[in-house]
This record gives sequence, structure tokens and C-alpha cells, in this order.
Amino acid sequence: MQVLSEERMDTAPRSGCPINAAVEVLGDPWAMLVLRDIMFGNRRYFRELVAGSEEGIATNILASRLKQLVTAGLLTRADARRGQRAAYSLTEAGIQVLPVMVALGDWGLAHRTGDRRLRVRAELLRDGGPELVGAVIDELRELHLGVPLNPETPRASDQLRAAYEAAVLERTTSEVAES
Amino acid sequence: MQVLSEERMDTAPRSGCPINAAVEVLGDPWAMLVLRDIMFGNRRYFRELVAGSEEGIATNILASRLKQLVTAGLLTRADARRGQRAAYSLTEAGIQVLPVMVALGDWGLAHRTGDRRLRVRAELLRDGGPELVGAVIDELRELHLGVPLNPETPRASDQLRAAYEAAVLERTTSEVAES
DNA sequence: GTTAGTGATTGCAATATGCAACCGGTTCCG
DNA sequence: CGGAACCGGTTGCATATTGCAATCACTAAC
Repeated sequence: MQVLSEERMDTAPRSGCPINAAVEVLGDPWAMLVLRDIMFGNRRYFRELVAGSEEGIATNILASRLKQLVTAGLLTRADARRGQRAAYSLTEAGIQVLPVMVALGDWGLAHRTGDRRLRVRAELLRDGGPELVGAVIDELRELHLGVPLNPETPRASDQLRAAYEAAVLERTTSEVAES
Repeated sequence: MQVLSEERMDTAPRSGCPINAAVEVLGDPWAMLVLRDIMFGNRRYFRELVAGSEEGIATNILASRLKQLVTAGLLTRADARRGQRAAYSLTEAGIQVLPVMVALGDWGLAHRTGDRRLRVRAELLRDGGPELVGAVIDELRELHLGVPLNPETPRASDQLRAAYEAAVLERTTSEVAES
């Protein structure tokens, strides 16, 4: 359905249904995975995203999706001189994709099998409830939009990230051990 | 990323991440829209889905997506002799996509503009909270799985469907009036 | 036996994907 | 200065998927 064809981003939506409107932006697998890595992995640079991609995104696809997401208003690209690395940041609209991500993670946990170690993050988010989601949103606002965080409240996503990175590390070392 | 290529559904997932697992099934725009029409529009037959598609799905794409969704375990196809219409029903896994749908609708409402009349359903779902979502899930279980519904509780989705169909009707008649 | 309805399939042009090589620019280090 | 490493991409090309319209084999009703 030619989701967001990058050259023709001005195309009128296929319908005014909000679900369709969301799907026209988020309905591409790679768009979702790129957002996930920026959100949860705090990968802010092109090369970081390529290198850290669990699913192995190609550079042309990544370039295309980043452009689309910037044009769609989910990301901003900090202007940097050529040859110098440019940081991508989530906008508020991008941050608000988190609940969709949580819902997807929930569904994936319940209805697909997968590497148990990579499931930790989704399990934490599922079990943390709306409060944890709110806390993560607040921290994303601080990281990406510069909105100061209440120093009283614990940094929820630190916990998430630590759990996730420990799991990835475990996976990596066990792969090394296998080979 | 060759989401679910129908002939090669046995392909191993790209990663064990639950979000990726969900995206490999739900990451196709049409898959989501087909599920939406079955869930909210109660369209159970091939021709109904073609005719009622707000976005104009092509028959080959619909056939392909229905197969994929059956294989992925989100839908069942009632066996019917050739030439006789076959009913598609949601499985429990399919019904559980509702929260993802609600999250997408929320996001679409907040961050994209669209036909105001088609937004009614998403607004109702958003404002109804988890209780309404639960009630809709219960009614989907009755409709698609034959799980009896507590007759005491009101039929939440009747209300939703009525509001939605009124909006579509309004749209249709106004289009007719325009032409 | 014709007609309408069922769930699709087919052919074809246009588009998107996956992959690897490559590019111009910058920065670091000696 | 010279070279190497890193920066965000771009390019070419084979293959896969999409969108669209026509068509298919079959069933049921008249």
C-alpha cells in the first residue's frame, strides 16, 4: 500500500480512520524496529543503529526510514556538518509511540515464542503497568526533548536498559562460547 | 524484511525480541486493516471485506493476508466447499490484538488529522478505558469463539458499532449529496 | 441453462527490498 | 602533511512484492 514512499510523502491518507492513519506511518516493520532501538537502546546515530540492529537493517533502508520518520514528525535530526555525526531524537509524537510498542510487546510475549533473554524488557514493561510506562515516557522526554526530570522519582528506564543490556551481553557471550 | 512471505512461513524470526515477533505478523499495513474490519466491522467473508474496505484492498492482497493470518494463528477459516462462502473468525490471539489497535487509534487521534466522523470509534475506545476494552474483548469472544456472554453486562461493542456505522452512513450520504 | 455470487488466481507494469560496494567529508594521530 | 578510521549516507543490481484489472472454477437459485 506504499506506506510512505519518501518521495511522495504528501500523498493523501487512504482513509480518515485513526488506525489507518497510524498504520500509514507505523505500519512498516523497519520503522517500528528503528523506533524501538532509539527508544529502548538509546541509539542516536546512524552507525549505532546499523551496528546495534538485532535484525540486521541495511543502510539504505535505515536511511530511507529515518528520512520518513523525520518527515512524519516522529524524529528530529540535529543539523550537523557533513562528515560529522548527526543525532536523531524522538519528538513528542515519537515518544507517544511507546504505548503501541508496549502493546505489541505484550502480544508478542503472549502469542509468539522467542529468545527468552530478549523478552525481559517486554516483561518488565508489561508488569510495571501504566505507572512504569509513564515513568519511561518522562525519561524519554528528558533524554530527547531536554525536559528536566523530577530528581525525586527513580529513573525507570535505567532499570529497563540495564536488564536488557545484561540479557544481550549474556546472549553475546554465550554465542562466543558456542563458536 | 519479507514479513511473512506466505510460501515461507516457516522462516525463523529475525530476532527473539517480542516486539519484533509481533511486528513480523502485524507489521504489514494491510494485515492490521483486515483485522480492524473483522473486529470492528464484523466483516466475516471475503467479499464483505473487499466491498467494505475503506482503503480499497485488492483481492489478491486480501487473499494473501487472510492466508497469512490463518497460518499465523490469528484467524480461522471455517471449511466450506468451493464456491460456498467461508467465514473467517478471530482466534484468541487475534482478539488480543485489540489493545494494539486501541494504542494505534490513540496515537492516530493525537498525532494525525483525519476525517472527524471516522474518529468516533477510536475516541469511544480511548475514553472507555480498560473496562470498555475488556467488554469488547468479551463480546468478540462470544461472536468469534462462541464463548457465552454474561447477559447482565451491556454489550459494549454494539454501542461502538452503532456509533461507527452512523458515522460511515453520514459520510456516504454526504458524499452522495456532494456528487 | 443462465445468472449471480462464492473465494480466490493470473498476468503485468511499477515499486520496494536486500545486499555489497562505494562516496565525499571530517577527525584523529603521527 | 599523510594516512587511517569514522561519519552519514548513495548507488547499482538482482529479486520480491505491490497494485490493478481481468479471469477462473465452483455453487445455488431461478
